[in-house]
Amino acid sequence: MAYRQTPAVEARLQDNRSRILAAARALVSEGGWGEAQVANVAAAAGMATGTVYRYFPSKAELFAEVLSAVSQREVDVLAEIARSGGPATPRLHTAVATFVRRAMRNPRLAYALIAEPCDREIDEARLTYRAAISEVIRSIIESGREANEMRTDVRPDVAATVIVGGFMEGLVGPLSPLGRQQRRTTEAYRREVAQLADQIALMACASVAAPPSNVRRIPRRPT
Amino acid sequence: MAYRQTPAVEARLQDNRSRILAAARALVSEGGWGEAQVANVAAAAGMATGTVYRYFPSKAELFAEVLSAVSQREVDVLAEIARSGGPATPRLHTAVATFVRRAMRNPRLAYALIAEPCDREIDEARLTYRAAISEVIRSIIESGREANEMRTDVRPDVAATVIVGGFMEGLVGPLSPLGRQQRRTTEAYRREVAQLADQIALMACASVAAPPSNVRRIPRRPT
DNA sequence: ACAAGGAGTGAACGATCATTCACACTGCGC
DNA sequence: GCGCAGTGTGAATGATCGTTCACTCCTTGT
Repeated sequence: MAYRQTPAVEARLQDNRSRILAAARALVSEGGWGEAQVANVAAAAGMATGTVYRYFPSKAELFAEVLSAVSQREVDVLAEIARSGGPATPRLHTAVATFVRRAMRNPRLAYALIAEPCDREIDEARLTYRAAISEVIRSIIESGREANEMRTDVRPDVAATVIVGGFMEGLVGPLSPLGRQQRRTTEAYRREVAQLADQIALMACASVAAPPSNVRRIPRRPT
Repeated sequence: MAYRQTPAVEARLQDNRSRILAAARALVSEGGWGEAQVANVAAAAGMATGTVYRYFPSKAELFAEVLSAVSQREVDVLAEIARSGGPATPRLHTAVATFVRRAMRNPRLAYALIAEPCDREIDEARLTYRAAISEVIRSIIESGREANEMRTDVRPDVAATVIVGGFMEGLVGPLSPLGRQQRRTTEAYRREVAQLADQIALMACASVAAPPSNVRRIPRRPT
């Protein structure tokens, strides 16, 4: 054999792979799924179209990995919040508000990953992560129930799904600051986002809060 | 002039147009947007592809009209509920639960019209009707505020958007009965749907209910 | 140097569909 | 019956993109 995978080569391969992913992500982040074409990715990564296919078997798998990387990070952040101590209600509030705030840091990307029409295959990866987020929310609700903070007359999985749908829509819906792409860095924009995040989080908490009668009946101490 | 639009001809034209719309709707209702191809529509309506273009300028306009017809009906139903008398909270509950129950009568169609990935142009018509639904919900919230039934610390339009997102997701989300297409007519299925609708509606109401403290603290009269 | 074989290339291919258009057909008034 | 003009036709067109592959270019061990 006159050829072997030396570290140098392997490093280059890794680098190419990363460049492809980075280029793909950048394209989605700027132009949404419309720009997300293999030829564009190759051009942005400074290589030929065919080369992309040395690293990814198909467009769908490439972009699924992009989506996966971004989404997993968000799931991790939420899971961390869910795991932190204290009563469930503030944890839920923080989780929702944090998600909204983080998403608003890159609205175009968030829109593409959450709501923009796209290929069925990419869409499926999307569902996976939406389910993962829903699962984290469910776990918070579950713990809130155990502590008697939260209502028991709705199934936790249903409640989680509804909450996730609610904040996703609040995030990308027509009245969200998403439309006004301009002054994304101004103080006014930041305040607006913070306020929106807080309101959405408030509603999420209220939608699963135990009715007062419940709370009164069982006075308890935090764990 | 050796030709004029006789009533007989006009009737046939109208009929063709209706047949196209019906065929298009049926296709979406069975196979979603994947089946929604102009050639398929023509075949289902028993005519040639080109004929469809005598009645609709483009695929997008054709399907936008399909979506419009179905959605407008739902908006009307919700508006009727919103307009009915009584306190706002039960009206909100009824509106949400009714929407969910009605959508469940044709889950495949509902999924396509609400959530399935589709062309940008069709998607825009979708947004219009989602906004219309949101508007109806907002009006209920608004009246609930005036009657001091509902919280005043979230913007009504934000609240409406979040609620709409919540029930849409609850409707088409992974845990909805949408997946199990089978026994759509059994009693068990019907009960399941009714229960889901009720739970989603309960959450919607809770998310905008006035906290007890508010009601006590700020007894104010409507403007 | 050199051969072996992996990596890079990008023009060409092919699949999918919306859309068109030259032509045939049909109902109409004369 | 005759010819006009609206209507129906469906094969052909064209545009878009994902994917391929015959070829060249490198890297590496001898």
